[in-house]
Parts: sequence; C-alpha cells; structure tokens
Amino acid sequence: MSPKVTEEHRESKRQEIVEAALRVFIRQGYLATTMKDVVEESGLSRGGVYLYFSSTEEMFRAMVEEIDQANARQDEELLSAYPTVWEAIAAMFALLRKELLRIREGVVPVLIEAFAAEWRKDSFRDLLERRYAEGCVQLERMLQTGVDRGEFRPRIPIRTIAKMFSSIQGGIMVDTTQFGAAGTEAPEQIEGYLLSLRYLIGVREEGDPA
Amino acid sequence: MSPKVTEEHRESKRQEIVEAALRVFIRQGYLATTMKDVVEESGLSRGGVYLYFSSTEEMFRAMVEEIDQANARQDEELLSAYPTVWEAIAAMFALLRKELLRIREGVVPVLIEAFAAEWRKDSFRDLLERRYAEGCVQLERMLQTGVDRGEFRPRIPIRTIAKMFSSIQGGIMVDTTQFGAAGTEAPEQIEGYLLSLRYLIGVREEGDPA
DNA sequence: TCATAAAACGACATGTGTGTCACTTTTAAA
DNA sequence: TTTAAAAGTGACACACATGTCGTTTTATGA
Repeated sequence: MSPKVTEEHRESKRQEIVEAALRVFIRQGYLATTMKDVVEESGLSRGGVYLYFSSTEEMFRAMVEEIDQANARQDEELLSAYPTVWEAIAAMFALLRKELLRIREGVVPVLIEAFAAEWRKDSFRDLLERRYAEGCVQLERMLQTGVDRGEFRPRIPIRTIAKMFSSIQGGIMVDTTQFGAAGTEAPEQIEGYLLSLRYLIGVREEGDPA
Repeated sequence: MSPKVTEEHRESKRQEIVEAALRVFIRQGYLATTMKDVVEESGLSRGGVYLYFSSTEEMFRAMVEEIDQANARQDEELLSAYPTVWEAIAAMFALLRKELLRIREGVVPVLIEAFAAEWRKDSFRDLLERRYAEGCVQLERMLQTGVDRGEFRPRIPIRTIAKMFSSIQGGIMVDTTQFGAAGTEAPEQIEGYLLSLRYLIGVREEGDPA
C-alpha cells in the first residue's frame, strides 16, 4: 500500500488554469467572467477547477502576484542596464509607451476592471498597498540614485515626484483603456511626461556647474 | 371623464430614485448594488421603480449626465472669476485637492467602479468619449486663452499638456480611491502638479521680456 | 361624488451562477 | 498486478437577481 504523492506539478496545473482564466478575462472582461467560462476554457470540469480555485477572484489574485513579480524583476534590471539613471528612466517610459500601444490586446484592462471591482474587499487591501508602494518606491529609488550620483538636482522632493508619476502612469493606462487610442495619443503624452519629469528632477546637462 | 395628466414631476420622481441609487452605490459599491437594494432605499416598490428605470445601469447613466453638466457649469465660471488664467487654473487644482480629501465619502469611487464595469458596452462609448473630450478641451481652452493673452509661453503643444493633465487627474483619483489617503498624500501631489504645469506652459513672471 | 387613467404594488415565474458530493478514473508505490 | 489515495467528473440542490403582470391605490376633472 502507498498513496500517490503529488509533486509540485500541482503548481503547473494552477498555472494552466490561471492562463485559461486570463484568456477569458481578456476576451469578455473580468466582470463578465464566471467560473463556468473558466471551466470551459480550461478543458477541466467544474469539480476539477474547484480543486484549485474556488472563485475567479482567487485566480485573479494569483495572476497579479505573478505579474508583479515579473515587473519587479524587469525594473530591477533597468537600472543596471544603463550608464546613467536618466537613460534608465527614459527606457522605462519607452516600455510604458510600448505597453500603451498594445493595451487593447493585453492584461492592463483586466487589471483595471478587476481592481475597480475588488478594491473594497479587505482581502485585497494588502495587494493594493503592496502594488502602490512598489510602484512609487521603485521610481523613488531610481531618482535617489540619480541624486546620489550627482545626475539630478530636484526642484521638489523626489518622493513627491515619484508619487506624482506613479499616479500619471495609472491615469494614462485607464484613459487609454477606456477611451481608446483616439482618446489619448499616447506617444505625444509620453514625451510630455519625460520633459516635465526632466524639469522637476533637474537633470544636469553636461558641463553644468555643480 | 378626464384622465390625470402627469406634469413633469415625473422628472422629479426620477431624480428621487437616482438619489436613492447614489446613496446605495456609495454605501456598498456600484457592483454590489442590485435593483432590490435601490427599490428598498427609494421606498418605492419593485414595479414602481421599473416604471422609471429598468436597471442600475440606467440610473448610473442619468447620474453621470447630471454630474457632467454640473462640472461643465463650474468650469465655465472659473475662467470668468479670476483676473489671470493662471489663477483660474490654480483655483481648479485647489478644487481638485478639496475633492481628493473628501473622496472616501463621495461620488468619485462610484464613478470609477462603474466606468470600469461598463466601459466595454457600446452603449457607453458615447458617454465615455464625451467625458474624455470635455475633460481635455476645458483645460486646453483655458491654456489657449492664456496664450492669447500673452500670459503663457508653452514649451510643448498645449494640446499635449491638456491631455497629460487630464490623465493625471484621473490617475490621482483612482489612487486616492483605491489606495486610501495613506497612499497618495494628495496635497503634496497637487503642488507638484502645479509646479510642473507652470513650467510646461511657461507662465511669465511680471516684467518678463515678451 | 364618481369615473377614469396613470402610478404604484408585490407575488411569481424564470434564468443563471454557485458550490457540493457521490462516483469514476488515474497514478505510483508495494 | 494489486491497492489506495489523489485527481477529476458532472448532476444536483440552492440562492438570488430579474422582469412581468394582474391587482390595488391615488389623483384629477367632470
């Protein structure tokens, strides 16, 4: 006698289900998605899926956790990939621009819908807070590095700048999602962001007096 | 014989129902609100309410229309109330700041939830587009006035500036709603906005050379 | 005060999503 | 090959929101 011991391929099964869920979320929207839909998309049965997740909300949670990890990794790499902080920041905005252009096929609208739907739940408080903190802290850290290196001479506290641009990023994503490409003309905006950011953090030109 | 002719107090009845709906929306969130809830809050009966609205979505529509009208009126007044355009803009941001501080008791979270929930519906496309357009156009008009009067000397197209600040406003509202007061420190941000806006539009100091 | 039409009522039929649970299949160790 | 414990199945019972519709109430004008 011996029971079958499940290895961690259980995790890969969870993964599969989350991927199926994401496809449905993207196709018909987070709010219009029911367990039934995910069950069908995943190819499993009702009971099978419930073995891993008991609501679309849980799937969304798992999804966000993964996305956030990936983002954190990406941001981490940016700083080390460019000689100056300013170039790293510019690259960051270029990434944002790319994401904006692909927004209609992507994950962003799902995130927006889902967070707007779930933010009142206490069980989401921690997720929200972590997201917000990370969004700010990342940029703040980059700015601080720039200041330390003598690259920047900020006109207002970098913390304020970081918070401001964190809000901007959210705002433009919402706009692009809900109002469509016609509404935002994303590329133009990104340039405006960079220019005003450049001013606020006081990027020194070469040969600028210390 | 003579039928009872309804005057336009029908409109006031609609108003009453919309107000009841808003109370419920604020209390438990747009998505968690059912017709049953609104029926109870309004004091009418199921059939009575259905005589005016057949879904919470319709009520929300009516609500938005009214809010937008009020906003448009308010913005209109701003320009004429201040001697310089810059002061009018500063006053606009002061209003925004006030709204941010009261966000938790207010309508903004409901708007966010509802638009995130409904934006995919074709029947909302017009509402969304109008909202977005008005949000931008209003600021753009103010900026243009400032340019015409020689108050401003913008560094990038005012259209871009208007779009950018329109996104910012949305972003900060979402942040304040979902992340709470702890998340955004609204007052600080507003000052940052104003400073960077001031730079972008090139507000001339007194005695500045033309 | 009476007649009539609109306003309001509320029980009911319907549709749909949810979570469970007794049962079948698969898997791997013995 | 046997065995037992997981994985997986899908019908079912349940809850709940929706929209309707026959009935009752209200208000007006004759």
